[in-house]
Amino acid sequence: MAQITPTPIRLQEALYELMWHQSYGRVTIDAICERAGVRKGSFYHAYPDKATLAIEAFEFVWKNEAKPWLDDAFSPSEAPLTRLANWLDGGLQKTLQCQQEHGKVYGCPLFNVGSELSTLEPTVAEKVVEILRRNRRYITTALRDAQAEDLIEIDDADEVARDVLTLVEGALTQARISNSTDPIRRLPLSVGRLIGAMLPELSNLTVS
Amino acid sequence: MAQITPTPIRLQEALYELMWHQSYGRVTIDAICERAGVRKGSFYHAYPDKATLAIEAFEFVWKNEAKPWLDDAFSPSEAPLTRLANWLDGGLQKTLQCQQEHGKVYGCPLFNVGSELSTLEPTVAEKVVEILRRNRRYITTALRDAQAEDLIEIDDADEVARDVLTLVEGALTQARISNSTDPIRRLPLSVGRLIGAMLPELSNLTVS
DNA sequence: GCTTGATTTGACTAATTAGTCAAGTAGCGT
DNA sequence: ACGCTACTTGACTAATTAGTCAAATCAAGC
Repeated sequence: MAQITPTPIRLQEALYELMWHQSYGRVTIDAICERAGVRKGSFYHAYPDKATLAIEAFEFVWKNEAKPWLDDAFSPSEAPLTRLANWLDGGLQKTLQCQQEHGKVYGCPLFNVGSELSTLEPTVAEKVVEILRRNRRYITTALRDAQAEDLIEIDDADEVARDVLTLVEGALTQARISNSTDPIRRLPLSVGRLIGAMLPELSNLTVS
Repeated sequence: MAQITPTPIRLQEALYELMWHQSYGRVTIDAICERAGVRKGSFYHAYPDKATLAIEAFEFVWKNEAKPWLDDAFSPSEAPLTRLANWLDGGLQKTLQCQQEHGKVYGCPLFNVGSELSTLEPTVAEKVVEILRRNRRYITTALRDAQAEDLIEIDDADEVARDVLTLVEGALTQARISNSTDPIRRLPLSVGRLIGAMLPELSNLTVS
């Protein structure tokens, strides 16, 4: 059987998807293996436990999905506030697509799993904190630029970036809990209110 | 053995505390029973399953803790923005006390458990949504009053109230994940920024 | 083709867990 | 004191689950 993807990667993808759609605690080693198409012995050959796998899974998804996406959405080639609008709209589009596919709004795995595990698996929680911090940097940079271009009036860009991220993550969690995209749809207005500026409308040239 | 508190209540309190401090999924029926000082047979006599107990537990805590506290913090006898400041400060105080006692910041059980269970136990998630809605009403009312007294300038008080609650819940979750009170400490400023007004400082007449 | 090391497999154990149930006990009205 | 009901108990089963391991298989260099 020629496995195209190496076992560790398959396990990472399996756990990531499962814990995002369900919860970290609910996912058994057996379930991970089944989804990855791998026997349990292989799991324990690759990883000592679920937490270690989870940490690598988060890092893997960051590198291969989140970062490229954020690099694009927050590209300095765009106006600062447009970057924020890009980001929020991209998140909404991903959510809508996921909803159409699975009939469910899943929110942000970082926040879901992070809050579930903060008291139980500190190492995983720490990784979540780290990746959230990486996310914040994009926002901070955009806000600094907006500030420099007199598009917004704020004291400390990084502090406001924290608030923006908190609001967005909070909305994603609300969306998950209520299984509705409404909290996400409202984000451009809400974030605009928070930073004291209207985010630009995006011209809907959705090249598919 | 004269049980002062009836068994169902003991079970509710046990599950509430355990799932708040750990997670819903991690808490076993045995653990609930042990904490409640009750045998497993009694559990199943009182409740058909953990989810049903969780729903009653949330309702119990709402009625006996959350509601009285909110009624006080949001008392119309205070100025609208003072109510918000009361609420945020009260939350911080509770968190600090809890931190001192347990060495851990636990955030808001509604959000934690809600996001954990939205895909797994819809009935529990629905109860969470319901109680979050009750919370929002307090904010909406305060914002309407603030609007009427020209303290803030907003379009739709209920919409902004959503944002405020989202921001606060997001901050509580951040606090839990990072095991830090910082996100909560910053809330008065952040909420102020969101509604476009400075929240009043509270005179620290901490009675008791 | 052979050897060596890495990986995979499936069958295994031990522990945990949800849920059941008949027998016992406490409380309450009469 | 009696009997009825509601509750409690502890011992039980069946199922799930994490984790182990020797044997089998694969892959790569020589």
